[in-house]
Parts: sequence; C-alpha cells; structure tokens
Amino acid sequence: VFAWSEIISAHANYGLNCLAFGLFGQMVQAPVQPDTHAYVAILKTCASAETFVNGLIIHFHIMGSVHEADLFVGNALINMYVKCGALKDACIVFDKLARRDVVSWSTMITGYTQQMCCQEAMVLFEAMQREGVEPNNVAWNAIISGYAQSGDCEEALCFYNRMLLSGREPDNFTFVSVLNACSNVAVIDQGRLIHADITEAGYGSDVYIRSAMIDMYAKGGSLEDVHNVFTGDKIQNAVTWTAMMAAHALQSDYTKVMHYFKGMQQEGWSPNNVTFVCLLSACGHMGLVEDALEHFSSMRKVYGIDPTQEHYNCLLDLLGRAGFFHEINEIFESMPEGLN
RNA sequence: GAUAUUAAGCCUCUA
Repeated sequence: VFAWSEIISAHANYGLNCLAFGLFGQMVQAPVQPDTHAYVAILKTCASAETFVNGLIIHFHIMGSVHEADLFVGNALINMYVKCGALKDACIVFDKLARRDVVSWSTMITGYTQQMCCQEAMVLFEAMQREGVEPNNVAWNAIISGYAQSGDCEEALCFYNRMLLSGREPDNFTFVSVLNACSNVAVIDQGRLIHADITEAGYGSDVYIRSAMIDMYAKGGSLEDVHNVFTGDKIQNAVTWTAMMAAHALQSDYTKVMHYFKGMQQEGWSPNNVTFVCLLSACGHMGLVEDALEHFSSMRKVYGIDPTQEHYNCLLDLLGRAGFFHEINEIFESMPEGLN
C-alpha cells in the first residue's frame, strides 16, 4: 500500500493525472486496498472539470468504506467537487463531516467565491469562527481574494484590516489579493497605502508582488508609479517584463509593448503564454500581420508553448481585420480539437 | 508521506 500510494502521489505531483489514475486502477486490481493517503493523492488528480468523472468513480469507491469518515479524505473530496464546479456536492460532503478543520472551511469558502458568491463565503467565514475554528492565513486570504476577484475593494480591505487586527501577518498571497482589489482609478489611493504596508513588511522586492503593483498602477492610470516599481528593483523575471508589456498595452502604447518585449529577450528571459497574448494583441493593434504570424509559429517551435484559445482569438481577430481570409482558414483548420 | 488561499493576458458588444 505504501509503495502504491507513493508512486501515485509522485505522478499526481508532476501533474501526470492520467497515469496516476491508471496506476490507481492497477492498484485496485492487484488487489491492494487503498489507504487514506492513496485516496487523498488520487483525488488531487481529479480536481478539475475535465477529470470530474474520475472523481465520481473514486468517491463511489470511498462511499461506505471506513475512509469516508476520515477528515483528510473528506477535505480532498470537498476540494475535488469545488474545483469541478460542483458546489452542491461539496456541501453534501461538508455537511456530513463529523469533524471540520480550517482546511474544510477554507475549501468551502473558496468554492463559494469561485461561484461569485462572496456573501455566502462571508457567512461561512463567520460560522467557522462561531464553531471555534480560528482562521489561519489561508482562510483570510481565501475571503480577501474572493472579494478582490469580484472587484469589491471595500470588503477586501475590510477583511485585510480585520486580519491585521487579529494579529496575523499578511503574506504574499494576501498582498497580491489586496493589490488586485485596488486595481482601478477610484481606489488607487488605497492601493498606495497597501504599497506602503508591503514595503514596511519587507515584501517590496518580491517579483510577483511587484508585477501585481505594476498592474495596479497601470489600471489606476499612474504610469509614473509603474516605472518606479519596475526600475525600483534590478531583479526582473518574465512576469515583471510581461506586466510592463500589459501596462503599456492598457495605455494603447504598442510601440512600448514591443520595446519591453525586446528588452525581455535581451535580458535572456523566455516569453511565456501570457507574453504571447500581449504580443499578438499589440501586433493586431499595429497591423503587423506578418510579425504576428512569425511570433505565433515561434511559440511552439522556439519556446515549446502550445497556443491556447486566447492566442488563436488574437491571431484570428487580427487576420480578419487585415482581410487575410486565406490565412484565417488555414489557422482555423489547424486549431486543435476542444477549442471553441 | 497528506487536503485548502494569490499572481501578469485576447476579441466583441454595452459606450
């Protein structure tokens, strides 16, 4: 059992979901009775909409067994249902749990915020405390990022302040969420206060926080602050460079978008899939059809990135605007199955 | 040996 569980969770951690599921099947047929660790590992690989059926199969395996009462298995089941968008099923598992820890609660809170139900998430957050479970950073971050994603700056900041008052130290998850919440002109001054908190807390040179700040100032209309954040630290990566491309695309300054794309490559950073969305979009706005086609083909050939729906959208849009109907058909025919 | 929270991104229309 130990060996099977170990090899299954190794595959799960590398994202080899299909292989992990196959191994789980072999384990059952061996026959070896899976333990709680094996169930947790395999449920993790079923936590996405495409693998929902697998998740259901595993749940049927668990039903009626001793593992049904296990807290870790229960939490993994809740997570599986939440990530598959089956909130009702997550609720059923949650309600049946004999014991609920902070993980059970925060998984459910995430489930509600992902369905754009922040009000219900907040109710759960309060109920958790009434049941004597103290929120940890993950629980605070879950509710804050929920409000941030729904654009509710006021509530996000309210929970951020409550978190501080409760004596918890915000981490980089917290800061990125609060920065997201402050990413529009109306609340950019609040964003500046968060920026000060970040500096004081010693997170000012974290590349991910800096890219969130670049994004915030761009959306808040302050290009000066965008540049200050970018140049304020010498350490960059593909994400900060791409954030600069996106920031200038927001101002419709596509020449600058290209400038940062070149800078990124000169500094030896490989563009990622988001970089290519910015780049193709900029080519579209500048009418650079040939360049766009070249960049598009370099994605897979040079960088090994499979184009996604967004990349095809950009490319087809710019080809359409330029009247390249022959190329549109060619690209359209070459699109992989499953894209809409 | 374990399960939960965060990053930057397209087009169209509403304008």
